[in-house]
Amino acid sequence: MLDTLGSLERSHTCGELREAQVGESVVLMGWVAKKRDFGVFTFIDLRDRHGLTQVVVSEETASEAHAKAKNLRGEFVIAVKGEVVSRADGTRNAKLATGDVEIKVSELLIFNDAKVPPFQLEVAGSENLASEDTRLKYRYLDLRRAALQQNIIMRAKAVKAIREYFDGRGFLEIETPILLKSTPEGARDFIVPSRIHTGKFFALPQSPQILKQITMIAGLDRYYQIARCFRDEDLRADRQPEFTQLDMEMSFVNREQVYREMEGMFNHVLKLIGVDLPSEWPRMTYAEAMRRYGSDKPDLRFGMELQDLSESLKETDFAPFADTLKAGGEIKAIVVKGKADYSRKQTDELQEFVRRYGAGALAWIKVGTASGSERVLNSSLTKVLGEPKIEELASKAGAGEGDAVLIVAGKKSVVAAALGALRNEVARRENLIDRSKYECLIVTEFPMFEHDEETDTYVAAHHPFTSPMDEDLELFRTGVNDPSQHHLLGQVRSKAYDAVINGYECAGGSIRIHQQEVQALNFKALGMSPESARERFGFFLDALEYGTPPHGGFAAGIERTCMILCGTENIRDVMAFPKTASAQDLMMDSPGEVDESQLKELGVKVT
RNA sequence: GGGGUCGUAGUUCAGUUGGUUAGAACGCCAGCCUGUCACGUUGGAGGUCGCGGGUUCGAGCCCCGUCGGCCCCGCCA
Repeated sequence: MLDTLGSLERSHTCGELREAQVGESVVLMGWVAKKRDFGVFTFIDLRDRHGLTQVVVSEETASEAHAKAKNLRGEFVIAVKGEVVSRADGTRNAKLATGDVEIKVSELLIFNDAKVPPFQLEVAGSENLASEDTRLKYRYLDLRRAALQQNIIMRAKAVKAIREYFDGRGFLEIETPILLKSTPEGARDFIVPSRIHTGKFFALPQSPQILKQITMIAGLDRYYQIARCFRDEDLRADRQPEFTQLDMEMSFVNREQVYREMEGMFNHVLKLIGVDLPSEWPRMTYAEAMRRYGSDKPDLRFGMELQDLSESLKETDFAPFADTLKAGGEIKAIVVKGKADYSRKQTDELQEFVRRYGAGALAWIKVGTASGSERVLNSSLTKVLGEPKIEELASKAGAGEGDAVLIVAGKKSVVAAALGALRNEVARRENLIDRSKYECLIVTEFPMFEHDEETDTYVAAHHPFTSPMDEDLELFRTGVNDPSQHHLLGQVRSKAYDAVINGYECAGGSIRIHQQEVQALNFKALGMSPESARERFGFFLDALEYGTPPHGGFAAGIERTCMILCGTENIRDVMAFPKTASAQDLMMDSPGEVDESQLKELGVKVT
């Protein structure tokens, strides 16, 4: 027989009682985390989201409650009335915030029983936690674990801090619709059939990009929103089909003014974990980031910069290198300190790793020491390049005694991707990352276009409303209007930028095009006819013609920011109800089928 | 779309060159226990080895297919 709550009110949470409350009469409510039965008395660890408090039910002083406690099992929901008592010396628990006290129970209420959970919530040695799919199916149980609750709490704090920041800076929180129009461009849309307009569809926002720009045209001046976004693309450890971003836009601003808000917001949010970021973050152009780190989101918590060996190898007749250079590629390397003892197995593994990014091979030089102090060079290239050349390359790369040099040759994009990833991989393997450090960076001047080799076309590197750099405007005009100069588009830089913390792209944005003429040029550059541009973005092009102020903004990933705040590398750890890598919700078993009658009403047929 | 990896009790895992009745820990159930907090202790229950096919006298183990989890490449304006 279960008890009812009635008018009983809890007086404290399970995380707050201390020595100071000894003697007070209290009411706690929560879940049974653990029961330890000693016959004449029983200990219960009572849990809520605030913590754990030990309660004692004694046969001698509360026989009725003690008899009831016999029936308790894990995850039962109970209330205890009793007195806070100080624990005797030697029975205090230093591991518990409430460990100096316990509740001497006078009355026990059982509000609900519970089935035996399909997995253990807390296991000694957290590596024995049940597999993630089991926990996702019973997410409500997994969410009872303190570690996950702390993440959810941190996320709530982060969102609150973001609102605080923008509110304090005169920004208006404005909601934009979830039911939009599909603009087939970029990511795949999630589409929603319209019942009233049979055969027509809404699309869920990939981001509120156009709408926030329209709020600028509308004169709202400073907008922000905690916006849910949807992208029907394959998932990753840091990517989900629906996610949340802080979206902001402001009028009459240059890039530096947007950077200031980006820095200000992140600096405010990272205070939540006691991290002080510099008020002005370092800046680095995209070109420099790619050259030095092989990545547009370099992790600056460690060095190991890319070293260019192309110059030293321009005379080589070793075909793989010579061909690479002839084709406009490059040969670069990273130096791994103290790793001249890499085994063949290890370098093979790393070679396997870089091959994923399109690298043909991974060459290496190991600067070792023979018996005594004689310096010995060992390399996969000794036979083809000769000892003197190896010596030159090692010194060019900056390798000292005991170091390993890892070399990749190929197209610039491949070398950057392979070595950029290898740099992170090696740092992870060799534990080169100081987890207490937080290194931030603003990457600037992203290219306006990316070259698609298959079709020899230029596609927008950012969204198609990103403004080119003023300095590159002529280059842009020529590249668009003179077909023979089309390749110039590859050199046009944009006013797009990213905020990077610890190698995570936390935010990205740009100054937008606010003039119709430049916008039309951009659509042309992207291979869009005026007609198709009008069909897709007509309403927006119209809006641009009614007095658009110069404007720009950024969007920050809430989950990625929370991953940094929580120190996790998995996006599912900072979402209450995440989906699996195959975009399913194992708890509610979505996506699911719908009734034939629903489909009929919508005029939708499943083939 | 491609690659890697994993799938054995409720959970985490072990399981020998293919060989008798598939094990351990935790959890669960029942009893005992006056200070535990990874309680202790005695006893007990619990398995379609993801699923389907094949090879074999014999398959958890080998082969083929398939499903699912995780990670990566492509993709993510």
